Amino acid sequence: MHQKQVPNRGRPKKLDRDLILQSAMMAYWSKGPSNVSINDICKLTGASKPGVYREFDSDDGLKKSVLKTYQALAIQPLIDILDTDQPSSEIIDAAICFMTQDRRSVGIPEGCLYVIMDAQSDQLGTATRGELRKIRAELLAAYSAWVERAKVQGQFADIPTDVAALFLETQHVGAMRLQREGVSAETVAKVLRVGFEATFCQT
Amino acid sequence: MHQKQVPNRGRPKKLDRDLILQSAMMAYWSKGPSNVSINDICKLTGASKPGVYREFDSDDGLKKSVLKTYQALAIQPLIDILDTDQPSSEIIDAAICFMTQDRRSVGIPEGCLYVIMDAQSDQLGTATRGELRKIRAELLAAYSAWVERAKVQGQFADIPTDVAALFLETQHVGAMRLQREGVSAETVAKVLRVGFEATFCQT
DNA sequence: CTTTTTTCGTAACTATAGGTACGAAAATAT
DNA sequence: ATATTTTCGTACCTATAGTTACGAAAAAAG
Repeated sequence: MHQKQVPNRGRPKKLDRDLILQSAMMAYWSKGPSNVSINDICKLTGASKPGVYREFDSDDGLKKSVLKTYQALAIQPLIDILDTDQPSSEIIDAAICFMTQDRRSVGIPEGCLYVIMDAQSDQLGTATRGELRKIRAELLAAYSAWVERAKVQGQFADIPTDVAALFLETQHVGAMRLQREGVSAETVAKVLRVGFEATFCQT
Repeated sequence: MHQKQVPNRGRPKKLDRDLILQSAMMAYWSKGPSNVSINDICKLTGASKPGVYREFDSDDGLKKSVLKTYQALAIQPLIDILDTDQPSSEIIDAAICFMTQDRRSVGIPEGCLYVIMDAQSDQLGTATRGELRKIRAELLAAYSAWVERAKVQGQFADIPTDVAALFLETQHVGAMRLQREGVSAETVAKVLRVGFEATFCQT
């Protein structure tokens, strides 16, 4: 990544990029992206509107950057769990635990910003939609790799890998949706377990 | 329902309620509800804006009425399939067939307007959200009833009924999402089959 | 000090959304 | 004809969205 290079001249920068990204992420996540305007973010962070546009170019650019931030925070950890070289049963446990962890104690909203944005992608710009596609590809790749590994070890049902990956992603997305609608963590965990254990043979 | 009663006086009504409901439904369904304004619907149907407000009170009222229309068209038939007193395997086949039927040949858009609206309910009014809750309750009731029937006949895995109903609804919602994102009908059908057959014991 | 460079933020602009005031129009009833 | 009732639609209103023009401010370089 490119850092700020030779910025020794000129008026010092006041705008706090990370503050904006964090604030916008939390606001999008809890209220939904289209219920949070650039104006809201300005009020929330004390930034000026032209400042935000200077930094992110457009609404689309901001949302794309926020989504990238979110991916590093909440998607990559899940991918890392799936990539682990553990028995499937332990990956299932870890994934369910991660998805259904108590949000309030960690101070993050219910649901998943990626899932929310994906469901509302008809209202997003091209840059954000591109980022969504990228994240989806990464997730499907992670699920596929897991399935392939399990197949080699004879731990997986006789299902085409691409179908299995879509099925597992569906469970993930569905769980985030249920969580957001107020279904209890235990219930969400039970629903997830039904889906995940349906495809993996018992060890 | 209340029909138009004793309207023998006054200027004859020109506004075509059904045309508006049909046009709005198709527009919401294909473009997403928040990409279709009242103005769009007026242009689409030739109705005047005050006419639309006279008939439906508000944007929220129109969306609620459209959702009711959609439920009669595309949700109730599914509920009827689930309510059928058939072996589970046949219900599964019929449900998958219904969900993955070729949309273009019937002239309807991909995906499910109920699922779309539910995913974007943070942008909808109270009336429409109420209708969404109602439909969801009906769907969950239908899934629950099916599960209970299958359990009596020993055709169902050992899963709490409420969890199973949420799981099955998740499969349904997920399939509509995949379909909307362009996944082929065959693949969607395969994913659905994995989910549905996971919970029902083979007959 | 003056110039150059960079960032600052007030105050606008444009487009479109949902929503309505109000007088005209079209029918029946008297 | 006149009065009554009902619906019509042009033209407007308000709010807010995303976006930007532009001159001031703050630093280093000459």
